[in-house]
Amino acid sequence: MNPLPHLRTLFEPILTQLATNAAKVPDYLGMIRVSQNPEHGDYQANFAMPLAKELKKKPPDVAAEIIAKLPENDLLELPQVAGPGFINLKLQSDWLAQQVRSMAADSRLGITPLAQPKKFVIDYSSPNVAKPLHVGHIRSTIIGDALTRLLRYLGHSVISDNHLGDWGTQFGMLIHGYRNFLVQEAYAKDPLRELARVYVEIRHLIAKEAEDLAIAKRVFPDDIEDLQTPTVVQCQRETAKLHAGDPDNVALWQEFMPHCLEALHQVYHKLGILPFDHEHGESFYNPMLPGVVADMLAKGIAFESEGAIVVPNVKGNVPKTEEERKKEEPPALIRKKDGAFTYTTSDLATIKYRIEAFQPDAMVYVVDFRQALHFRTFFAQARRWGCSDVALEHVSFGAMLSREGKPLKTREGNASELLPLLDDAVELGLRSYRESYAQRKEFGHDVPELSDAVIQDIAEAIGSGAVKYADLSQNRNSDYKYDPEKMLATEGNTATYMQYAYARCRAIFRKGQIDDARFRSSPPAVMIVHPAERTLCLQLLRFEEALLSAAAEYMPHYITAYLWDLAKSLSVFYENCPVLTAESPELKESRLLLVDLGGRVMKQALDLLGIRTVERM
RNA sequence: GGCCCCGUAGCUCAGCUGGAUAGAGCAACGGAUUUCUAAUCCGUCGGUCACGUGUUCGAAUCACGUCGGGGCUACCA
Repeated sequence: MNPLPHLRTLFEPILTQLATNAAKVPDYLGMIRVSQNPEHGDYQANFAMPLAKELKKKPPDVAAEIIAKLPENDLLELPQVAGPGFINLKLQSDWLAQQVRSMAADSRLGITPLAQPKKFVIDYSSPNVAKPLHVGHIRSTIIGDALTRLLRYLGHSVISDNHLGDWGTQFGMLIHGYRNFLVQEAYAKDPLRELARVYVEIRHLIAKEAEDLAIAKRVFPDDIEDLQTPTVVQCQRETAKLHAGDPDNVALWQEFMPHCLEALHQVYHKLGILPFDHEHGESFYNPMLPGVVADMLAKGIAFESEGAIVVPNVKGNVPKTEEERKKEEPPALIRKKDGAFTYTTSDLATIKYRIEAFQPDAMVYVVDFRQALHFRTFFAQARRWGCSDVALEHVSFGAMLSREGKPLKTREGNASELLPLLDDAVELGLRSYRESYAQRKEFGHDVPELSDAVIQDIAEAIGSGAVKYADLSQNRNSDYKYDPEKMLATEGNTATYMQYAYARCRAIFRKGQIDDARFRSSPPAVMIVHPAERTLCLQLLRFEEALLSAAAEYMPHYITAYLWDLAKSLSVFYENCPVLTAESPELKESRLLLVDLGGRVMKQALDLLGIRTVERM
């Protein structure tokens, strides 16, 4: 149903016949692409120009020759040569109509089953527990969630793993706080809330101490634990005891963990994130770390240097002198000279565990671009260690910046916490709904009276959808300028626009009291009589193309770009093509099919992004 | 110092494995509605694609250099 493979199949024999170098044919076939300008057809083939060079002919002549060799087919109108040798391709409307009809009958919406499904392990979100989630955590979480949904929908097997930071200094803080600042009654009543309060109190205390040291202003709020204030020192002592296996501290850690996880899961739930298959954090891998170091030493991959155990860099070197360190990439430390292990050790233990436990084809890490160098060296070390049969991917994403373009961590206060943002978003969803309701009411439109529960549901779908879409619609490699106004927008290229387009699809069926089932079980013929219908059909058939490219490059914004085009096509269609009052019963049936299918594709595509739809809004 | 990323309309961003006149949204301005949901649609305005040189039929896209911003650079993750 995706037109592109059909087009390639049509041209492949001709190109194979003409090209002197058969190896270039796949490249040429890749030069068939969607036209940027609809005046240039639905697709355009750009291979005549390089092919002409290869054949030492004029591009327009080669283009004409290719067209002349095209076999009889019901796919294309007669192609046109334009400009320096472009071949403009326009699909026959009858072909489009037939394909859309078969797509409607397909429960998978035209997505062809995979010849070779793969098994992925995706590592995303991975926050430090016992700290409130920051807006900076949202990108990994949302992108990873979308990729998990997408790959699964295409037919791959995906194991999602949340590599929690559950063994760090924040537990020293909680333990110290528990011993000194806990209100027992409050803890008994609501441990989660009391622990959060204690955590905040400790941070405030440290911040105050740091201020007394007259350095607070120059330090990021995230890093206040790094200052050697009296409280920090005490917290570090508790952390060290925990790591050393102190029974009291370990017992407290075990007591706290469920509450920390519960807090985390509450936010995930609010965000609408799929449950993780695993949440194996640092503590899970901790017992394996000595073995990792011993094994790497035994295999000669790692060795001692300046008291630490290191693994050479990508080039196989361990820079020693000042000169070398300036020029060369650093080695990775897997054991510090004080005997403690590092994140690299933990990452190596993780990769080994995942290979043994899951035997994946690919392991994907959805992590900040700042760790690019770490992943490059870590992947190289894993390979040397024998992890060779698995594809390793660092799906990186840009920094979260303030509105002024500064790194977000310089922001102060609680403004950048995730939970308040989500609450704001839902509140905004509610306000938007009420405004829209009032306007329609005032205009004299027949507006349904919905229950508070339904309205609340709409507000939540709009709110969390807006926040996610704002992030997912941007190329993940770009830095993201954090702007609540942008995240809460409900006009233009936003989740709300998509949800609205979907709700309108459903409104037609509701208004006409029509059952949609027959448009899926035995779809009627599709008639293309208006350009808006043609555009919509073409857009529907491009669904698979959008998903495949999004998956191939781990780029969710390809899906939002598709959604935006589809939703616009639907809007223009609504504008120009009356459905329930269509001129003939056949046309009405055809349009109902388009509306139903359009809604289904919208809903499915949004679902792949983790964005909900509602039947009315 | 070395390496990596970025610089596109007033703002936020697409486009970057080279392709036709560089596209959206927001903002500004002007229109459309007794609606199958106006959270919409149509139109206008707006660009030396940071700058320079090169590669070629063709460069926002590739190469080199300059300027500006950010990041990483063995004992934090």
